[in-house]
Amino acid sequence: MPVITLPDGSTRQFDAAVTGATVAEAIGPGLARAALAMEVDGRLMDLSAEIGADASLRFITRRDPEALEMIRHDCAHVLAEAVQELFPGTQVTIGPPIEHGFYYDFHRNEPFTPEDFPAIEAKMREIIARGDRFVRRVVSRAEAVDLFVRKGERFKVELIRDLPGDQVISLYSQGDWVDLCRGPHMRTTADIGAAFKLTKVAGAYWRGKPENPVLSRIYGTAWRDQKELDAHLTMLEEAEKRDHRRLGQAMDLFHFQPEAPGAVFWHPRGWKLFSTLTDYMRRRQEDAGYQEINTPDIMDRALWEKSGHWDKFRDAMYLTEAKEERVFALKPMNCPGGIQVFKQGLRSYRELPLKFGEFGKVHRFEPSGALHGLMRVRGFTQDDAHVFCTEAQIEEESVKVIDLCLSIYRDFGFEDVRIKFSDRPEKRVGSDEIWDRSEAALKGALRAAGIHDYSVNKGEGAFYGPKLEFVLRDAIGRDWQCGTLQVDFNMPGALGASYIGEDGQRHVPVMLHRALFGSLERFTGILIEHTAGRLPFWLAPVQVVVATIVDDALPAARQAVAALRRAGLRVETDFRNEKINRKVPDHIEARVPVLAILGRREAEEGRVVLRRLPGREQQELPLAVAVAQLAADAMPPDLSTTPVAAE
RNA sequence: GCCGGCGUAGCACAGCGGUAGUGCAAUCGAUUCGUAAUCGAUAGGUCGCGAGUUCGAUUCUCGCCGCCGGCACCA
Repeated sequence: MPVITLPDGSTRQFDAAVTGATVAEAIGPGLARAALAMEVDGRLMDLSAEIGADASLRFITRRDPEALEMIRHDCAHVLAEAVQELFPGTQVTIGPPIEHGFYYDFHRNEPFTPEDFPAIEAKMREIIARGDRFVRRVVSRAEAVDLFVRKGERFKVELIRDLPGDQVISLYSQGDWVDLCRGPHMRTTADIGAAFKLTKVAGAYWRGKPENPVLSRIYGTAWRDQKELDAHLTMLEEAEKRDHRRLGQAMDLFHFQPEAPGAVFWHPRGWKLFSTLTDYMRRRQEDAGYQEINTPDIMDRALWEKSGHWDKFRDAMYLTEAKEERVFALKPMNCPGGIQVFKQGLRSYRELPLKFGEFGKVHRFEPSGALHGLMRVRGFTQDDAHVFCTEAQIEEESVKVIDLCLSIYRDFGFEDVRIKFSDRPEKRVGSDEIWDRSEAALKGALRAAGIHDYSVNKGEGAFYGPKLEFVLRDAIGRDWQCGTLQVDFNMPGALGASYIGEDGQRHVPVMLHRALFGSLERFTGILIEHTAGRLPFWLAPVQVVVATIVDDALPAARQAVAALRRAGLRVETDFRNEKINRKVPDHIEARVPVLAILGRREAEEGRVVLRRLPGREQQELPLAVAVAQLAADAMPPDLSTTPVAAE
């Protein structure tokens, strides 16, 4: 006699076990039409599942977030059926829903290409139009293995064999097509609708392991309706427009070339942006009690052996060659250098915590396939720092780092920051006892900083200690890892660092490694994409372009340029023999934030027209007023009394 | 590193077994024109690099390099 409790608190009683579909019908024909699946006591299930005992029940309709995931999952099944119909001999593997869509990995000698998409999509529409019911069947392990062995689906057989012993094994069929699947699914393929699109193909390793066979993955996107699909496609276009590689070229910030893969050639404007960022960071760190140092780029192999890098990091290290016996390596990290500075002279506990900052340029031999514009390079500059302290100071110093980091991100308009905690990796130095203490200390710091909402990445720590990672979410919802904070009980001792404690004895300091922007290169790329190239005024490489309407205004325009430059603004000119109608769009395109325009009238009156691009509004002001206003706007957020919010 | 795609003028792209074209930019000239692209002329390419096939290769084949999308790896 199941009693079903609905979300509004009402109940329905049934004489015998009932399916969700029956319950929906009992409630009303509208719901019966709209219900796609159900949640029974918090578990998502097929509508056709039977409820035999008292339960609370919620129906899933197209509007619920769960429906979107099911549309995508069902769509993956339909994709697989379509592919197997069109390309006999193709083996299926897995096809999960993912953010914005789904994929399915196939095994086939000949990989798929986007040219195959129209035929596959047409077949998918056909299957959806058929509206086959999704039918669930629970089978024994032997039965499942037998079925897929007969079908020649060796990947599915492997999956079944690896399922835990107590796992219920279910098959889902739509028409004649069967897949191993946990479910749940919607009622029929017709519930998927028409708002889907295959987007790309890619190779992917079976089960993500490079030693396994390469599968051909087809990605698709699927939505509730055409409007949502269109919005998503528009978002993709928007992301493409913001691509920092494209904007970097358009804005003349930097370039790459084949002789130096993964290494940036910074142009004057890009370097101005870069150095504006480092200037800002220098001020913030000085305020926070850091002292800046600089250490060698190339050091003897022996040092890297002692630090542990030679053992744990050599694959990513560049070695040098010279007419000398000794082997030198380009630094992949700044920490060993920082420790050498700490080691000079006898340190006292009274000096701790000692904070050394270094804008160190490190080189890492990244896999070629990982390179991606400024986001992933082989040579990059870290806003690195090493805090030498006692074990008792770890928590307080870590809290300071976290606070500084979040405060800095706010200055750039990043309010949405996630934190990840990564614990001991397999490849590591130091005893388990030391790792226990390091991890506990870092967790304590999180607690002390009032941060309870963080995710844990198992085994992702640095080889010398656990780490926190700070992840920014940009204007169009993408996540970027930037800052990091690592607690290190190992390296200072390995490199012989010590201080004299209160007791007159030598002690090994603990070291906090931290970077806030992380990689300056990457952070610059993130800023470009976050702002779509319209950088906040204080960061814009070219802040003002002075443009003339007629040549008669040239002398006044030159005076305006001089006055703006005297006020510390980055100014360029557009004295071309072009109409103002032409100059305006050119500078909008170049992402110049302010256009200062002088015609004959302004020249005569000592005034200037400011136009903040890409807007259409103009203000006409006396030159001195305009200069003062712009100079105030150009103040970096840490120096400005009224903080300038980033876009 | 792996799978697939791509590489033609400064940029965006077209083209094709008979040694290259369009638009924008550039240069020169005319125009001095008040807020989203003035007109005309000129110049610009060892078609990524190297081999091979061919009477002939930018075009076909192979190798290498780089880039793009994923995978794997990561700041």
